[in-house]
Amino acid sequence: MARTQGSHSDITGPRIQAAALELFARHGYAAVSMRQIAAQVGVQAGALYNYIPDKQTLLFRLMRDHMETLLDTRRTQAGSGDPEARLRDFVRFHIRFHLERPDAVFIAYMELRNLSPENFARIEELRGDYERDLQDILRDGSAAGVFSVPDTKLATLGVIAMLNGVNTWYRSGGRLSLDEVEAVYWSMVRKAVAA
Amino acid sequence: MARTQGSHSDITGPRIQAAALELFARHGYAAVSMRQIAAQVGVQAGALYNYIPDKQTLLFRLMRDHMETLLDTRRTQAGSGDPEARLRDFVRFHIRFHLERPDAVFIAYMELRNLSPENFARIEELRGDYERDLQDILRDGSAAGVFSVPDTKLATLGVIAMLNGVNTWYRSGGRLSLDEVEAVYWSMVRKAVAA
DNA sequence: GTTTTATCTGAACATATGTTCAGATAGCGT
DNA sequence: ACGCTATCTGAACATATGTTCAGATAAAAC
Repeated sequence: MARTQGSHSDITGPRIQAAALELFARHGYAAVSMRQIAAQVGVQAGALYNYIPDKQTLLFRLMRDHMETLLDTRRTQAGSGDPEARLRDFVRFHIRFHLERPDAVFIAYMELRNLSPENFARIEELRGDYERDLQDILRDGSAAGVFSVPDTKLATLGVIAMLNGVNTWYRSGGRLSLDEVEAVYWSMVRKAVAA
Repeated sequence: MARTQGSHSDITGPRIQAAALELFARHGYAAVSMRQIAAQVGVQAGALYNYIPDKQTLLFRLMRDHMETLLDTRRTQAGSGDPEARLRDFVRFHIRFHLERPDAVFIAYMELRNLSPENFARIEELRGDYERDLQDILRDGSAAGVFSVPDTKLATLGVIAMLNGVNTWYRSGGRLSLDEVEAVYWSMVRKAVAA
């Protein structure tokens, strides 16, 4: 038997990525076997290798796609205006974007050590692009005198770390709505960098 | 052959924990085999089972010991005074304590998903104790009017997330000294919760 | 000096791993 | 109607996994 009914590359490819995303996020890259991924897709393990060269590349593509989606989406939404408005937009964008895809976010910063050195470097480069975006805002705001941060780089990392924390506890339908969460964090960030 | 020279329970026990700590932090719990741990200790894999019932318990003990050390150390250093002084002490304590043991910190929040449900619940309880410490400070400060946070619980999580970020980039001998890092983060935290 | 005991080895167990590949088949183009 | 090719199966490969345990030996107890 082979090529069961309804098998199509266009369908199986994305389903493999989706299954891997969910399983890697839940159990971790090293703890998930190719057979588990295949089972979730409804296929034998060997079939996966029509779509990916190996497990490592599967992980890398998930992370790369996530980072590129992050950068692309940000680019289309990045507004202009004074530094404070830009910072507020960044905070709101970051929270919303990350809460919409918790699995990809989780993987993108939990599985870095499972990347090969070359793949790690490529992901870190994309991450640097994103951080630079925020750092520019803080730099411009500091230059204009509306922000006062002791160290632009550390403030960047501090703000992002704080915002990333949302993903660890937020559950939709919980005590706070998404708008409220955004407001709370924006309040803290605004004050933290205020002049 | 068996019981090679100098073998002692008092020595091997801690060495197993130390080896597991380093290897789990570097490669992840699931990616590290018992044979790798044994090799780092200089012993055969079977010998590990004189000290631990299984791999899962080894992970749990590392995390439990870390959390208990955290709570115990904090208790001996927790000062009194006005809320702002207590918050400053907390920030300084948190940064210093966590930077001193990056491996244990890394494991304690990266390997939660590899704990059995019962073990997970026990670690989360200890984590809750620690967070409550900070939350009490913020609550007292808010009540006294020296702090103004939109939500005490979220501020707690936000501050801790921000502080935890230090471990991802700080390297001793880097651009900033430990004292400088503490000052920078204290500045941001102080302003973020200021009235 | 002899017995006891704590500690470790080395081999074994059953099962799981990532990956490959010859062969099978369903749907496409003709 | 028919061949072609993309897609999948099922079995196999070599190796790795956590854990157990009988037996060996060094140190401790007497």
